[in-house]
Amino acid sequence: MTLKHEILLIEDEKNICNFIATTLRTQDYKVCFASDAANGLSLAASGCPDLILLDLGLPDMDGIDVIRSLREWSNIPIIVISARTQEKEKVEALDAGADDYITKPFGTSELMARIRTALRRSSMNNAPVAGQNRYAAKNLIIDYEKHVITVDGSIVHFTQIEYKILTFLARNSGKVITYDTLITHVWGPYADSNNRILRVNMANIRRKLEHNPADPQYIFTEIGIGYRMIDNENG
Amino acid sequence: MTLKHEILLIEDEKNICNFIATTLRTQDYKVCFASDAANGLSLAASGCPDLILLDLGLPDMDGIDVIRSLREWSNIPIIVISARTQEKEKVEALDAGADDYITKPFGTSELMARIRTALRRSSMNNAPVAGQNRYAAKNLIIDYEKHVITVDGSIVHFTQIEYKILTFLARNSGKVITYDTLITHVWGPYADSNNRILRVNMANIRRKLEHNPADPQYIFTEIGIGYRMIDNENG
DNA sequence: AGAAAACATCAAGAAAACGTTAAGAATGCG
DNA sequence: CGCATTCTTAACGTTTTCTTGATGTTTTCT
Repeated sequence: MTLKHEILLIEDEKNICNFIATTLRTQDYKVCFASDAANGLSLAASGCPDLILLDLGLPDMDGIDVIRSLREWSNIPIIVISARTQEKEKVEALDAGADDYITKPFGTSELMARIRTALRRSSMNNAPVAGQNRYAAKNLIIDYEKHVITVDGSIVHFTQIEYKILTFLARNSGKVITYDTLITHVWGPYADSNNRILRVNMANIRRKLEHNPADPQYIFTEIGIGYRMIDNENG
Repeated sequence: MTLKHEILLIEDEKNICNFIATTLRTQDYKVCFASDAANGLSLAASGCPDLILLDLGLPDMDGIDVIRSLREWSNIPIIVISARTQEKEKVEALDAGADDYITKPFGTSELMARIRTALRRSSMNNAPVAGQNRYAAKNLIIDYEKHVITVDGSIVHFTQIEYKILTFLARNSGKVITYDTLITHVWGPYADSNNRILRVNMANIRRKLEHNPADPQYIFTEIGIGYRMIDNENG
């Protein structure tokens, strides 16, 4: 199915926690936990989940403040789960930045549907959150969001492996990337560390990219070490 | 002091309609009405509201179909208001593309908070996608509102599934859309992620669309990733 | 300069991904 | 119920991509 979304569950009641986690896992989500606000906040920051399920009744901190705290730096969708049915609570949570509010007891399938809805919406944003979503240098443009590469004004097609190599170098432009690092990134940790496969791919990449592959303008070879791509001009 | 948001209310019961409209106006929203689905859909297209409040129990059309119909060409936030409390209804509406679901009777302040939440989220999108209701490139024209596709000057018929695939690609023209994304959009979140069904449909689409399907001019295959449609010429 | 190491390029077979056709199943309609 | 359209599945041929081996070129080192 679609690539696994990671969901952070902040909830102190063990039973509910286990129940929700199990349900989520059967739906092919990756789940991580926190049983109090402090851990929740730090996990949200370090783990970069795709969605947060937040119980308002945490022991160490007011739920509304948890939301505010998250919203100071992040747009990750937050769905509040709460036993409090009072309207005032809902309004406060939503205005603090929550995306949805479900009251216990709730149906599993409704929760799942609301999670899908929140994820769908957030994926539409394709928000330029952390990383740069565009690389440009000389006559080369890489649009990570569109997944399209332009050379001298026209779209050029790269195979999957070529695309991975190129974008990895572009994301780390200016730095020398070792053969091992590149191979591990593209073929995984168990791949043959011999770099001949990289050389073939690099030749193909350069044929599409460079006017004269023997005198490259975009990707340079650092003999014995790896490859280095010229700096991004997009700050 | 924010600029007035326009809200389209599609609801057949006069009392509720008046009540909500009055409440919205006191909160400084601009409100427009429709008492059935047909009027609602055409007002949504012509008026370009910022948010839609939709009652599922309309006389002339199934509510879920109204959502689907809207989602064919628009990302305007939709909040469903319904008397039906059954979970199945909620899941269907949310999976069809609704952004939220409130059951009657509901508190006014909760409704207002959910509206604020939906508007806040949609404004984050910088909304480049929402407006356009027409796609044109080379000799292809897609009129989302009329639901009509023209190739080389004559109207060509596409089946429902073909239409969905085509319009989704068109609305995201220029981007590579992954097989998974397309499948989820057309067949829902539970569909088989194998792309063979997409391949068959794409062959059929291309037969109707391209002069030479083996050398496509409108929809390009990005092997291993997905499909990409040529940019919209309508800005 | 000469040898060795490292890299670039070319070509060919194997594997994977895609396009296309056709047939049965499901759906909708008179 | 029977017909027509649409949807899905299976099968097969074609194209593209991936990997490996062979060969040529550049760089490095002695």
